[in-house]
Amino acid sequence: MFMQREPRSMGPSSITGAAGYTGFAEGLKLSATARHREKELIYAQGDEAGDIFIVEFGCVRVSRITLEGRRLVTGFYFAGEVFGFETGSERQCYAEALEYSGTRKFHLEDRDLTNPRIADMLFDYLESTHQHLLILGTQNAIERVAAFLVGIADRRGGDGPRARLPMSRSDIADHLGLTLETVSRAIHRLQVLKLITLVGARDVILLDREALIDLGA
Amino acid sequence: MFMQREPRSMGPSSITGAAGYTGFAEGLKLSATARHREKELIYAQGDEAGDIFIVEFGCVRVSRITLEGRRLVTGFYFAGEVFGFETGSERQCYAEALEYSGTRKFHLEDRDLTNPRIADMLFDYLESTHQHLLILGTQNAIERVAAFLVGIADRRGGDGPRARLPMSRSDIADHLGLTLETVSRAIHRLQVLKLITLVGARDVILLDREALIDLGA
DNA sequence: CGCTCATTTGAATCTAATCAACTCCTGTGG
DNA sequence: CCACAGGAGTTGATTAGATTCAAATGAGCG
Repeated sequence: MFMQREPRSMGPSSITGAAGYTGFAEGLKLSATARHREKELIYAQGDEAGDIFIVEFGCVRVSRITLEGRRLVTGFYFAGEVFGFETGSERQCYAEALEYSGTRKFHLEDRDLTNPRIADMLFDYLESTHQHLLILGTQNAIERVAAFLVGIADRRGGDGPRARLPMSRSDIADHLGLTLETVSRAIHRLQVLKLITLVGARDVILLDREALIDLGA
Repeated sequence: MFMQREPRSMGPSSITGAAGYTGFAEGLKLSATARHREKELIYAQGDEAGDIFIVEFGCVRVSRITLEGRRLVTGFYFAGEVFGFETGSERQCYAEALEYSGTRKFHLEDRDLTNPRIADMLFDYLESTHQHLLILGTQNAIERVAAFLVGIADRRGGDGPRARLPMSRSDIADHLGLTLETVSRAIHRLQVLKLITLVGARDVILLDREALIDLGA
């Protein structure tokens, strides 16, 4: 299995809730790298909140289950990105490794945002949440999927218009407020429109990034 | 960690993006009250960000327009609630008074969150954004409208199960990712279900708050 | 190679959007 | 006081888009 291990992902945060940083570690007491097997739970709903995580390699999915049992995937996080912000003392979300992944964490004491680095991370997270909200509030299926793919590709940095999708169609669907079948059909339509090419089910090549952005922005 | 520093004036923040506070003014250099006529613009898309507003009386609507010209109403803010957080240096959203309203503001210097009161406001705002996201990501029309009405009624505090809606059906629709006709029909269905009563078009009485929460939570 | 699970594809159904007409409310002016 | 105008809201008919249910295909893994 090919494991992507990018040095860093920069770029503005995207719809999947990323906050990319270089040099984020300065001034933060980071834990040693914890390694997680595929599907391993990193934290659970109900856990005590307060730890913030940084992805070293791999990909993490953060989700939340509603009272009716429906799932919202709040974000996917790649190398260099930060996840784990919560507003209460108990976690409402849970996080899992989508593939073999490494994370480091630091403790956020009592909502202490005096460290401007942490404040920036929180603002970036807020921005990605706004972007996600805009997509769920205003876009249709094909627009959502287009925006999602552009967001993923942008964050994977230097490797051009190609991106691997470590998440399933069902994960994408629950992130975009759609069903997995609708996601599959939207991807198919994007191929017919010659805006993307699929290589297998989990690799996409963006053929016309501008058109995708026009659709999804 | 993440403990509340201070009792809130109202329940947990709701889907409309409210952060209600008593005594919020302590330690903040608030401006004098600015008064706004109905429909008056409080700030515009493109304005310099950095000021945070507190509603003294009335109601404020915050919205954002997408490139395609679609509108997302990110929140409605009532007396005691805080709005105006943005992630960049330029505002992406614009704010308008829905009725004769008063606001006071303070300046947030360069994302400075060292004041724990401001950090709390930001966390509350993040929580309301999460709630909004959950609704747009997982709920259908009648559930969205039920959740919206409960949220409004909860925030209007002491005046029992009755709430005035200073916003139009179209505003509600753009907040919930629906059309105004769908909102109107959902309200009608909630009446038929005997969960609410309408008094005119802009006043609702919640008859069965539990059932509404079951629908919308 | 064969199993399992993810994905795709198809058909039917259903929800919400769209387009259109009509009602209601409110404010204005004769 | 009543008539009228204009905007907001409701209601109806139709359409479009996404969901649901079901089956077939494909990919990865032992």
